Amino acid sequence: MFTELFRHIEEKTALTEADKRGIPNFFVPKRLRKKQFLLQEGEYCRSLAFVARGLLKSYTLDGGGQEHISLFAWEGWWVSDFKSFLFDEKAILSIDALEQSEVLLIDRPNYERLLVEVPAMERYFRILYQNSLVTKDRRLIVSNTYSAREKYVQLITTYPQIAQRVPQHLLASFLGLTPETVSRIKKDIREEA
Amino acid sequence: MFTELFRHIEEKTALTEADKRGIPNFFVPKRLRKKQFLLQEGEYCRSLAFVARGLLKSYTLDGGGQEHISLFAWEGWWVSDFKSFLFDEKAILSIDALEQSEVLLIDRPNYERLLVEVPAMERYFRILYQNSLVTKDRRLIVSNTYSAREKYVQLITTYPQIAQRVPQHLLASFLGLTPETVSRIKKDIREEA
DNA sequence: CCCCTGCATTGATGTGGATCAGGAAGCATT
DNA sequence: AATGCTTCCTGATCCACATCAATGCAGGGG
Repeated sequence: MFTELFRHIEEKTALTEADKRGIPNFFVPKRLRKKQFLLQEGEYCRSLAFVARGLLKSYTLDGGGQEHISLFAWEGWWVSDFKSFLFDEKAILSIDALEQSEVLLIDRPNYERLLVEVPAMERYFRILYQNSLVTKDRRLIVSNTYSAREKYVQLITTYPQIAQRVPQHLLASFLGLTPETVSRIKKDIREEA
Repeated sequence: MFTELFRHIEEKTALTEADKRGIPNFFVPKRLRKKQFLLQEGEYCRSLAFVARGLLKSYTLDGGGQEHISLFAWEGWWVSDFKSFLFDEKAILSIDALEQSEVLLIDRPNYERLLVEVPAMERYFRILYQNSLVTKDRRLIVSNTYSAREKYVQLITTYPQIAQRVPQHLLASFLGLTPETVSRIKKDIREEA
């Protein structure tokens, strides 16, 4: 279960053998079956989750109970309600599994200890967050300058695999569009070719 | 010039006197007058900028030459085209000063050296980025679930000072709305009271 | 003092994408 | 084979916000 995590860390910074022996002690593995919740809106988010296998979605519910997906997390991604985790607030996000999944959980005390006791992890998270900021910045720009069609095209060219793993109406939700709109966009593209 | 930076760092993590003597050597101060560019689209972004005094805006230009503001940066904020800075790509953002400003610049080699030589700074940036992610996440949710009016209200309640410092059509751009729409929203709110 | 440029306001009109409604195909459960 | 659930498609209508256009006003430079 930790090989995926180590691979992910070592893409960013070096780990000693001692690091590798120590790190697993900070985490708790967990299996999730399809549709099982990792977090529900209103709870307190007690841990960060690293996805070792599978696929989860993270989303808010609006007034009418409609899902608005903010993230798909598959192998190599972290998920949580970050604000709830860091500041002990109630979560506004729900997270559940789209496929049977395996995650590694780290709670707040272990997270803080890990950062202090293993400097490589402080560095890893700095780089991880740094890169995440780059992609969030891009997503924000896309979200308020692109048309519905441009958003859709941008998504499937950036993550070509995603359409195979995620049903279309969930892609629509992620893009802030309705399923009808995405269906029509696909049709238009089809008919042009 | 560095007192603002130290204040900002020490909100997040402790600095020794040795740290404080060392840190200024990694930065170059720069003054900007109103409308002066810190970065133009198409250039390579060579440094991160910490705003010690003043106010800058960071924006993209769309096909029709229209500005889409992605960030206002005032005292205590960092600005850059992060993707360009980190990955040596051409910048898609332009950054210029809305008020006469003073910034502290750190280039890539100094940034990397600083992170390694001053562990407190590795920690500072990890926490800075961690917090930025929380606010970007929130902005993304707002951006594709809120109505124009909700976006406006959310902005001025979160940053009440902003309407005093930033002209209204730039707020509109930041929110992804037209100036006309913002004007009408203000009118509606006025008339309700 | 006047003209120019930039900003805010207001009204009229247009439109991208939402909403509402219906239906068909695939798949799992019984 | 029947039942229901999920996913996707298509058409008709609607609406929030953009676009287009005109006006007023403030500040700044000659």
